[in-house]
Amino acid sequence: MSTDPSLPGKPVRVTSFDVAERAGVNQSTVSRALAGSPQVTPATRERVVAVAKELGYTVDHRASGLRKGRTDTIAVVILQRPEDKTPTGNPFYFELLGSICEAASERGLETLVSLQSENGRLTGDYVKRGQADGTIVIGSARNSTAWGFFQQLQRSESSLVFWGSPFDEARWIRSDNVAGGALATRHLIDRGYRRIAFVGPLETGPGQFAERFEGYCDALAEHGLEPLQASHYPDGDRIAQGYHAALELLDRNPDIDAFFAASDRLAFGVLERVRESGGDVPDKCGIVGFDGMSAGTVCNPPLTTVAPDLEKAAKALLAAALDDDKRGTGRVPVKLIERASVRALPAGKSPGDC
Amino acid sequence: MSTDPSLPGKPVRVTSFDVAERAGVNQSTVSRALAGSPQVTPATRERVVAVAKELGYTVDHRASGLRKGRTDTIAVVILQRPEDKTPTGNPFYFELLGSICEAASERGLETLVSLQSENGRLTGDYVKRGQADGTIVIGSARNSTAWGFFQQLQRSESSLVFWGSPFDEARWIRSDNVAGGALATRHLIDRGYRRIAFVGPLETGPGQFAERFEGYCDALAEHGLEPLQASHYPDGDRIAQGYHAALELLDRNPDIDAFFAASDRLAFGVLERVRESGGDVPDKCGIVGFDGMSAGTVCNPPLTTVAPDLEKAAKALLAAALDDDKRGTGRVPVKLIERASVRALPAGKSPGDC
DNA sequence: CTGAAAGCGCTTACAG
DNA sequence: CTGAAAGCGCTTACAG
Repeated sequence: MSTDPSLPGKPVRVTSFDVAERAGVNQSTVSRALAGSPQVTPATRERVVAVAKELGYTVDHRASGLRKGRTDTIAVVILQRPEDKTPTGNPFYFELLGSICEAASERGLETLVSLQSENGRLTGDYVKRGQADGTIVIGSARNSTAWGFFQQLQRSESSLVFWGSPFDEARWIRSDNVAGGALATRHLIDRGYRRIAFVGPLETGPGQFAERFEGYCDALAEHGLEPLQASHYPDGDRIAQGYHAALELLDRNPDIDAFFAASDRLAFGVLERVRESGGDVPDKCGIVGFDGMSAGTVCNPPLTTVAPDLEKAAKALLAAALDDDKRGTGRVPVKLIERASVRALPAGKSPGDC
Repeated sequence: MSTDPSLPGKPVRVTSFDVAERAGVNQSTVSRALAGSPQVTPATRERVVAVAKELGYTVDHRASGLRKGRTDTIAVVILQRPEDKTPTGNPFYFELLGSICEAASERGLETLVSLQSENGRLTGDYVKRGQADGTIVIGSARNSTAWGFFQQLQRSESSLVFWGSPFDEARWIRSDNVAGGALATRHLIDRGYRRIAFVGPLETGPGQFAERFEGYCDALAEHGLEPLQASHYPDGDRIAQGYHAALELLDRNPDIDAFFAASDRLAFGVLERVRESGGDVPDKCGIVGFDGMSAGTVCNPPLTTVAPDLEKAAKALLAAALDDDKRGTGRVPVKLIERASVRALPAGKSPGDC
């Protein structure tokens, strides 16, 4: 009984009935007062609030959610490669997650997080299960089974939104990848680099890397320059892939003087290889990454990179997931973060004149 | 009515009653069958399961939780400094969060994540609100207001566990910091470094840094060496603090040949300063960090560091939060991750003989 | 403005 | 082994 809180064992739950009794009002009045309903007298509200505080009462989220038909929480599933152990998974997604939590909190929502990798254990029906009002799916483009699963699920489960999905149906939010690729490439061209290679496996088909590559090609074409790519990427993580791509590219094209890597982690691998082969970054060789990862501040030299606006990304994802946004697809603007892996603008030049 | 799913507007929720009707059994039988109760015939169970699948039925988590008096979710609050914007917050906590999510998932629990920094908006009563069965608090030791809040809250709200709390009351899990500090320091001594400085502000009083410092002093004492610390740390992030500490220390003690930094981010700052002043890492100057952050693999040279076992940390935190573990406090073992910021063992030497 | 009552969708004694 | 019923703790029409 909630009338004897001194009972040993499990703590007794204080309910709105307890508050009602103590405040001398009906339970429904307690509910209204605490919900801030305008149809309750300030005087009663104050009394109820005081008693609630005294008793340490808080509305039970399950009960109110059940009754209201809402959950006031957003689910975020982060896809990982089965072979990635968590701490080594891509930190970029945790940075995005952070922004989502913040945006959710600002809208008065809680955030439920699910890390998923194993194919037998994929789930996305948080809405149906009454655990969330919408679901955001982000994460590694490399877990194609998982993406297939969610592509399928998306047909029956609405209020599912994707960040960087490798398919165009469904609702999604993405970086403005084409603009970002062009931005990075023009930045290199402006600084006098001419033989600029692209690093990023494209065989996954349409996707973010392909879009970044497109922007890269566009910018090169503007200046009559030729694209240049690696022919092969090993398995393994992005850093290893970047390393090997740079190895191969430099081997076959010793005249390369810059790299645009489709992600920061690829860029870290490129940087490692360039340094190893005695290349001088940024003077003889420029490098630009993509993602704006905070780890880019600690490498040597710090990595110049293209970063999506995570705050806007988070807001757009929430809006799409909660069905505010009818269209449900959108591009997030990117900006260039200048660090030190690209040399300064030649004296007397301004961006754009080459 | 759930009898007309073709109605436009909000999607109709399929309930256990719908399944029951279709399967020709009572609603309670549906519940039992889906819960895997042994007291339901295999034949009925199969029928129920089939119908549930056909109708796309899933148990409503709010309703079952309300009835069962559980939530099957764990809340994780991540404390940040008010001045830290999310993406720059300490990535270590996201790595720990990842491990917690994984451990939770293995126990069949969902994970609710809350990023908190502003003093007016601190909350930790997820259990009381029926949103979680336990709460784990991790995050920046520097938000002292927040820690004060939770120290207070912990007295009324049980099932609150802390990672690295700056106070000893309450339940907590921590790295074995003293052992870790000694481990790092002995590693440097074994490799021939003799003038080893400690980097890490201690003025926050008892806490993880102080424990690491203790281990550092222990190891030095074993070899008759003198401790050495910076006298002052600026405001700003850990990287800046590490940078300025190294600056001051090197200025006043040009003979320093190694640094043990109480966190990886401090170490990044130290590394930056040493490099800038022309120091040769690792040959003339060794550096060891603490945390095992993945960013340590991309700095140059990659950072040797002491890492807590995150998997064990996550499991211990869960156990303590869910009240399995009566004691509620514990130390997580640490290990040394050798990378390249410390030189190799002198020829003919083995660890321990100096 | 407040109260009495129904009902959100389950689980679990209680019967049989 | 299955069914009928109560009840978890709320919110919200419905009366007054």
